[in-house]
Amino acid sequence: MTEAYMYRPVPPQVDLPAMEREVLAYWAERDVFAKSLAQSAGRPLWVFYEGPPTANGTPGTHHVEARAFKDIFPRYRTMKGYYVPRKAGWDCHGLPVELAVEKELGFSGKADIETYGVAEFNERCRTSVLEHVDEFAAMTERMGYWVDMDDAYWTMDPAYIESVWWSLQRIHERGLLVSDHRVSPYCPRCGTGLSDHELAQGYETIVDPSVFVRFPLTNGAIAERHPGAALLVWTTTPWTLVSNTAVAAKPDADYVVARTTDGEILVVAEVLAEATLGEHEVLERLKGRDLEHMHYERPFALIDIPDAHYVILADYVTTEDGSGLVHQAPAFGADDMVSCRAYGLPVVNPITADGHFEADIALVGGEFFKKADAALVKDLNARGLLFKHVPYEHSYPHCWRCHTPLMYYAQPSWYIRTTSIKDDLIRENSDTNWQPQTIQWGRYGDWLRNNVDWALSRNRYWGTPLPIWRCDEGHLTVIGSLKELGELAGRDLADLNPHRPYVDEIEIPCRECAAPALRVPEVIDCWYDSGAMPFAQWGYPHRGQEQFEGRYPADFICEAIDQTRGWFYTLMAIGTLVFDESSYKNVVCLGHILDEDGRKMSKHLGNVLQPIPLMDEHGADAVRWFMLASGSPWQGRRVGHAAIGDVVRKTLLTYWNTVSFQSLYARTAGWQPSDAAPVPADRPALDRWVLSEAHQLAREVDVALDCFDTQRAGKAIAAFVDDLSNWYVRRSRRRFWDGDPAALSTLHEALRIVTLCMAPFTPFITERVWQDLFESTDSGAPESVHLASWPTVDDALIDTQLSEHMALVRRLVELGRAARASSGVRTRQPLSRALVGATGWHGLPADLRAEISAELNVESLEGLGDSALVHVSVKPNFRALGKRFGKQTQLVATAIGNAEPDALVAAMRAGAASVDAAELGVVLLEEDDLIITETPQEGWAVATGAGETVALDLEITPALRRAGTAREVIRMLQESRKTSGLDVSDRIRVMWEATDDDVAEAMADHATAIAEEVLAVEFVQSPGAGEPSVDESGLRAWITRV
RNA sequence: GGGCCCAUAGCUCAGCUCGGUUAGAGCGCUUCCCUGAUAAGGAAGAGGCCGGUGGUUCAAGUCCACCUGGGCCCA
Repeated sequence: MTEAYMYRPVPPQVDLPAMEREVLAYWAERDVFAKSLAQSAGRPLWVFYEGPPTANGTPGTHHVEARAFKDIFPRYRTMKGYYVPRKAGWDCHGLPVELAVEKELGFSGKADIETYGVAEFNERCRTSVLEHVDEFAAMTERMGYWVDMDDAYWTMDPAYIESVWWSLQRIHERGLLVSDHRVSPYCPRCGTGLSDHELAQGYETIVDPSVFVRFPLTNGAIAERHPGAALLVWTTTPWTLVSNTAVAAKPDADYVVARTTDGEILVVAEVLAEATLGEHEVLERLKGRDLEHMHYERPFALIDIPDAHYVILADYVTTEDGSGLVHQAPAFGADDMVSCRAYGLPVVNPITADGHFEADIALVGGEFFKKADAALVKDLNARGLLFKHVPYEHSYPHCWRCHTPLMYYAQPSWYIRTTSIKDDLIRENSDTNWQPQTIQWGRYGDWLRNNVDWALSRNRYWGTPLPIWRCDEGHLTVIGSLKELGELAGRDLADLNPHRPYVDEIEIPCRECAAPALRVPEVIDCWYDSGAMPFAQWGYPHRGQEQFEGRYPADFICEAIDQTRGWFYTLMAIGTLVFDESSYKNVVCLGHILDEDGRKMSKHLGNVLQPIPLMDEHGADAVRWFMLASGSPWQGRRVGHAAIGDVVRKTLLTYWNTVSFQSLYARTAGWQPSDAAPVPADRPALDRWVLSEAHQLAREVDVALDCFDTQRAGKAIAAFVDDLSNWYVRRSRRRFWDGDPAALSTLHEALRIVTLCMAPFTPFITERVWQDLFESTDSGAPESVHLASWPTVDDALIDTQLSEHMALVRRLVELGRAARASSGVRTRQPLSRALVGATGWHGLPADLRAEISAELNVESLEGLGDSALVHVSVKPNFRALGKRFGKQTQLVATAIGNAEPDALVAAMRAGAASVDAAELGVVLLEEDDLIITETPQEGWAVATGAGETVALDLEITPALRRAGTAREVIRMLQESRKTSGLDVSDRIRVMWEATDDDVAEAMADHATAIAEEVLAVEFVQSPGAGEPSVDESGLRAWITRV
């Protein structure tokens, strides 16, 4: 026996977080991740793209969620024989970074930045990005996420920016990069427009003043017929009334001229008259188109808006809300802009870029746009124009970072015409595999179908500068690299920092007219940066061509559901724009993490779970397992200590203790995995069963992970771990005490398979087990479980009939335990026999029947049908009957219910059962049509379920009683052994004395068996020295190690 | 207003794809049992008009429609 091929000792108690730190040290020391990559290099590629986190935020538990998924599939694929490079990335640009720096410097807007200096400001942004990288790295390492952070891509790197430039140049060449004036959501605080996917992040429910305002008519048929009549106009943005240019009506909707109970005459949509006016008299009905060109008196005459203020027609007007007459301010609404332009109306904008009314306007001059509402409403009221004023709760877009209410605002902007590739996007989406599937044509598909052009530019500082140079003539030159820029500028710019302000200083001659051209001032939406990562991470095409080719598109990406309009979209859009092919094939879309009460985690509520303390408390494996396999990862889930602690107790520790058990008894027996053992076919049924289950597990987990279904895989693993510990080991303990090679060998193999299946889920504990049980006992085993291959499934070892038999055995044992409990006779008291009634009983092999009798502690089992004492009841099996009889099912069921059960069952056993089912006549029944329940008639403890019965014979003979007493004594002595800290193989001397004659008799009767069971070399009826163990019968026993 | 998701035990959730007559698990509670690996395991009990209404069907937690409440996303 060589110590080298023995298991290492595995203590039954384990401090999981401490164990994990040891494993981390082991991986670092042996450089296991690098080895895993090196070992698999050259195999078929399986391409993973890392979505870059914004590095200037702190890592949260939701990052652990996404990263658990980003880790498991690459690990699994690596085990399956693929090469899975994992390049980390950092999202560096964007408003959040600028805001953090502004806050740090105490700035309140763009003017402060200009004064401070863009170069210094951007330098601070660069530093700020790096601030939390260490925290991310620590969390990433702690959770066991293997990703190459040493070779990460940074979206602020010049090479990355050049790559982005190149792609924009391509898009421009396709004619899809355009400048346009458009009304778009605009953050007055940040001084920039927001893209639609940014807009998506910032809706907040707020209460706005909603006002119904009288616009008195000044000409037209209605004014003539009803002097003093006014249009009733509804708006939730009183501040835009200053810019009122027109009123829109729906051409084919019905409107009424109505007199209210107060006698005033108002025009509203007919269906809204009741709601807005209350009781009223209809004076006239007309169509919306009849209102066209009627002039009215505008609510405020504060600014000059020439040739305006009449009713126009627009189809988008609805009669579902308000009054059916919509106030128009073309500078502040996309729809307004379109409809007013059709009438040649002017676009007048009295609001400056910082969101304030121009200073020289009466009443509201210098006021922040939204704050002007109150004064304006007050003024309307004073002038008798306000008809109604009700608070209106609705969701209104806010800036996703600074929470300032946005305004819709006409401004020049750069767009990518994604609407012109909409069909291509839909085509690419149809070839994409979504997990869960509902996203594909649900949330994401809808987004594509309603695609709008991508508002790309931002009037900011810290971002990828838009590579467009423009001369005074307005000619555009789009640049694809620093080299190209240098050639045009006539000097070497290879080392130019491509950020603002340096790049702004480069002047080139216009390609068209040779006049001096300067860069346009905008930077781009940072979502474009991250969406460009498939090629920009390599600096393609200027560098990294080899890496890029063959790694496009990705086989797998994963983020949470908020990215449907974020990264999932920008990746697909840019891929389709630049390569006419989406950049990913499979995408896993996770639900959000919620707190224990189901609320979103936020700093406001103080319910944020910090990831590292969480992992230090429960262990990273437990947190990972929770994320991967607990509940439905694609739905919102509640995370809390209780749920994670559950994972530890139920799954991880059960697994660990099985390992510890195996190590303990194998070492005690001096057994080594290389020792000879019978071939599986020659091993006991329990062994064959657990091996069959293990191989089925490996297949099931493989299939589930192949479909990206970690929940299904996790359930299968957890069920197997439970079976292994609480059935296989429980039933086989005696064989382990004896060092049976078949049992040890079986458990070794079962643990090997489940360890490999679990390795991608819980990389720490499986690594430790690999070291202790496998690496230490097999010179051919890889030095890490993460360098091992996926287990090979041996179909020859899968025995589904055995699985069914064992399931029956376990159901019968369950019934037997219930019968025991109801009888009040404890399990340690042997009983002479049990009767079993079950359909599969006769097909159950003797060795499996023996498992039942041993587990229930009964000496013999008999089939119930063989006994004369049986009472039979019969129920219809609707599942079978329904298939055959359809509408007549009830007739047959009733007939079965009315039949005499004994006769029916006897006939069935004889092979020809039938019932008289009323108008159906006599119907022949098949075995499957009946659920037969047999119960003994009297004097038995019975338990029944699903047509199966176990009945215990409760007669206890004196011999049985003595055997029971002996079991009690054994139990007591074992307990003493345990409490006195003896090793499982220590031999002992037992001295005992009994005050009860029955006990003494039982002791004498079973002395040899008891002594053998408790490893006593001496078993003497005589008082010993010291403190004895005492049981309830008054038996005193002294044990000492020999 | 639209789209998607959700609603089952005190709490957290399975089950619904493919309908079958006693609806499960875990946590918590009560009472037992088992235990020479276990921080485990097992049995019993209390706790459910499976959100509501209607429909399809011999049969609905499961399929369909509508409604109510909640979440997310968008107008």
